[in-house]
Amino acid sequence: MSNDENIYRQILRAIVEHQLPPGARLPEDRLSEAFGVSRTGIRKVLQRLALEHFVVIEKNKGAQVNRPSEAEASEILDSRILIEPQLIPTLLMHWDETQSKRFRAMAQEEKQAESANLLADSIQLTARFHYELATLSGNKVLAHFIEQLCYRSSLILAAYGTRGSVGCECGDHTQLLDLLDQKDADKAQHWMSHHLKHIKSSLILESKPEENIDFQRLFGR
Amino acid sequence: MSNDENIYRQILRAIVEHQLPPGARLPEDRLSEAFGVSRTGIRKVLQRLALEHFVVIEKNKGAQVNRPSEAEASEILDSRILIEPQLIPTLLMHWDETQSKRFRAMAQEEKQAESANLLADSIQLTARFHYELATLSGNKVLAHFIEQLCYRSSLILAAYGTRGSVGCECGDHTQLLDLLDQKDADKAQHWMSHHLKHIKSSLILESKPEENIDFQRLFGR
DNA sequence: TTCTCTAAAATTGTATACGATATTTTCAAT
DNA sequence: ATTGAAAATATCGTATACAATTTTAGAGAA
Repeated sequence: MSNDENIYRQILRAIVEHQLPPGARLPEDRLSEAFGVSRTGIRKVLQRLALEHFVVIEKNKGAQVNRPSEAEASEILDSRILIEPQLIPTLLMHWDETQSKRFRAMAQEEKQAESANLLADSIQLTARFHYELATLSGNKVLAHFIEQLCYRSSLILAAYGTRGSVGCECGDHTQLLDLLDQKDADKAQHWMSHHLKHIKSSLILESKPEENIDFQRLFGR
Repeated sequence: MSNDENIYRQILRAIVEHQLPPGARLPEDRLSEAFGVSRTGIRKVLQRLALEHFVVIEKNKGAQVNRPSEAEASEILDSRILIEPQLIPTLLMHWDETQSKRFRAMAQEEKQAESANLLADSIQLTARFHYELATLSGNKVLAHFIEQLCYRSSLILAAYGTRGSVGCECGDHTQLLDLLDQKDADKAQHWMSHHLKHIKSSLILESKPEENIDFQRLFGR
């Protein structure tokens, strides 16, 4: 793996795992020092992260971890609700015992990470479950998009998630695996849709009063 | 608009309009000379174009216009077939006479460009019709994804399109607008699905024998 | 203390330098 | 004429330099 790619993944991981919270600044000097490369390489990955909406770069002010707006959060979840259930029929064509075992192992890990309160692992595994499922559909273009949406969802949880609700409380992913084993496309689709809607509704999408205070409207004549 | 963004759009436009055909090399020196900026700025936009799959960057060999594989072409069209019809119900909620007129004007322009054999305009307008429609759904995240897929579709047409089939022969986009005016979601969805499938089936997805010849398999023991 | 203004430090944006790698050209030998 | 090797050229990857801008720190006045 190229060095750039390596740096990219490390920073992305830190953001997705909430080590770098929304709003955190990412000065190029410190990063270049930390990774032992010049600012050139750092700028390259920051620009990539900005394109992917994990950071925001403001001219002359550098990069900071993106704080997704409520609209963005809503749209990301809506996108997943629209696409992920639709992938299930195609995915089922590739579903066999090998896959079933693989995903059950993942779900198991997830459960353990959650009960051990390993937040970082829990976040990673939850996202991974979804996008590996998407990958199984065989459409790499869509799977990559879903992967991005899953990671952005992790960022959303950092901003709007209720404490401890990294995953979903409505049972767990093994329920979906049962339906897939039964090759019940309809029920599996319905479950996925419900699952994502549940996550969306669990977000606290309330205006954070601290930012974007419109003093003009508040106090202006 | 920032200067980088400007350069980005100009190069993207040249690629999408088939001014720069798949495989064309993009030497940083020439571009920096042409745009009057240093290689730094050029590299920035080339890296962005690479992330968006419009160009491919090979280590120490620079960038060239991407030649989408058959698999990639197929997946992009499949993604559009999956998503775009699904956007229609949401889109219809925002459909009114203003929009109808706007899109009819666009369809008209399209027809004119096509009959005048203005390939570049024709390509742009066809793509724009689709992603502006997606934008109307209100979901910017999805609309942006569709926009990218539309542009990549233009690149696909450059590689696999039958001569003169930039658009779709099955009538034209005004048919869809009629259905939208009637608020007939079902028929509009069906039309969109058919439209995209037609485009996909019109591609000549045959192995190009010139490249990737496996001499080992051919002649090796 | 609290505010404002100014100087210092930090940080970013862009160009350039230079070693490393790839490509092309040249030219001799078969 | 074709092949192959070697030099010359072109191109890329990375670090660095420097001007422009922002942020921070500090001194003085109310």
